[in-house]
Amino acid sequence: MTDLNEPMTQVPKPAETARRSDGGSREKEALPEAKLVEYAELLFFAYRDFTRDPDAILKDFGFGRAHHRVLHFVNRHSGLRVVDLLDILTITKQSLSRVLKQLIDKGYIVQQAGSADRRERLLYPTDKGRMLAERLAAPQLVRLADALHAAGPGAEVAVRDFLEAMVNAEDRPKVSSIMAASPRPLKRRDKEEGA
Amino acid sequence: MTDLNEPMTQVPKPAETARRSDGGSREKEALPEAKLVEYAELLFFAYRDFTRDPDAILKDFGFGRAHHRVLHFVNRHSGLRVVDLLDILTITKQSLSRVLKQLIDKGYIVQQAGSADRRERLLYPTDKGRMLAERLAAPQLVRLADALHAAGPGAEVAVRDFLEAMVNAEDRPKVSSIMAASPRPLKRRDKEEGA
DNA sequence: TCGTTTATGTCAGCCATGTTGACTTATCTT
DNA sequence: AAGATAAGTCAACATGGCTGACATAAACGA
Repeated sequence: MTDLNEPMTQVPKPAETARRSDGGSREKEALPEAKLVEYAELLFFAYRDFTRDPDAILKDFGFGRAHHRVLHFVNRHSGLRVVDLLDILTITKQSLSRVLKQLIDKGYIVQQAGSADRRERLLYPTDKGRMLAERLAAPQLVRLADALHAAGPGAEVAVRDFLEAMVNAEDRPKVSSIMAASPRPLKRRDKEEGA
Repeated sequence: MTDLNEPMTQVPKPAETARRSDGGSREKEALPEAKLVEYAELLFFAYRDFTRDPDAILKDFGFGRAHHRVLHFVNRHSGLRVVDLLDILTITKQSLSRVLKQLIDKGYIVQQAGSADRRERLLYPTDKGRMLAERLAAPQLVRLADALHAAGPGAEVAVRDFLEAMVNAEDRPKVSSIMAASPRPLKRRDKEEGA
């Protein structure tokens, strides 16, 4: 399987947008591979440091990065369902279960059965959960604000467009709808509750 | 410790640039917290998908993301030392050891004693290692090229400045020197080899 | 009403990859 | 010769992914 002994002549299928992978200066090609590699490395370093501050705080609470992710999305999009969270995090139910249970047991998140569909367990942060979420977010938001400021006036739009385009094309609508729905309940599919 | 029962009045220490954390409309403050949160989420989603393609390929080789990181930096900065790698990845020697040994045993990386300092084990990719590294990088580079293109003409500079500023200030010189030194040996401290 | 699907939860075990701590060997430096 | 440095190793442990198998409750469709 995937023998790797041919010298990479054919372009390995890209994400989904399938353009050329550089190597033959075709089209308007502005960025040489070497430049692109630098962006890849910068993204690695940026993300590495983006997670540092909250990771340190989490340790004081006996939590890990997985807890942060769950608490963040429950806090920013309270009322979401377990299945929404699974979809956002792209992990298995069992993996989520472990950290979610700990957050519930320790009083950072509460569940509430859905009113339209009582099978659903809508997730909400407690006051304690909200406070921890904000505390974890604070250094990240400062870092982002500083970085956007450092990148100049045009950066807000450019960085946003860039990050959005980095997401798998088929997931972009989902990501947009997640971000559009702030605090309140997440985009319910379509039952009888308003819409 | 870190009791969390006070309502977050004091600004939790930022990364290192220490500005205000929003909340009191001071200074030129352009970005409200809600906007910043969206950048945090977008960065999460972008990185999530950025690692997807190579992760899938790695599985075919019995490797994980940790192997990818090691192979990448050895390939792009061949001749680096183990300590350089530790510094880049910010993991322990023991964690690195495990994946590095596997990459060496399977013939993707070779070691060579340093000529100036024979204690050092300089790391180089084999042809096989180079091919795998390129194969793993390919979909990521396509994704980056597409995203930069989608973000418009000014995005290259803005995104680069943004990502650089996201890195811890004290690590920025190091990151720059890593990226400046492409293929050839990494910045040796200062022995008798030129400089 | 009954059967199926859906949303959630759970048990059990495995794997990848991070951690700490202790210690060895080879080599360079002073 | 002594001490510092680069690298490697052993052992134990924690986190957070994974698969597979199942259980329960509620909704839905025929």
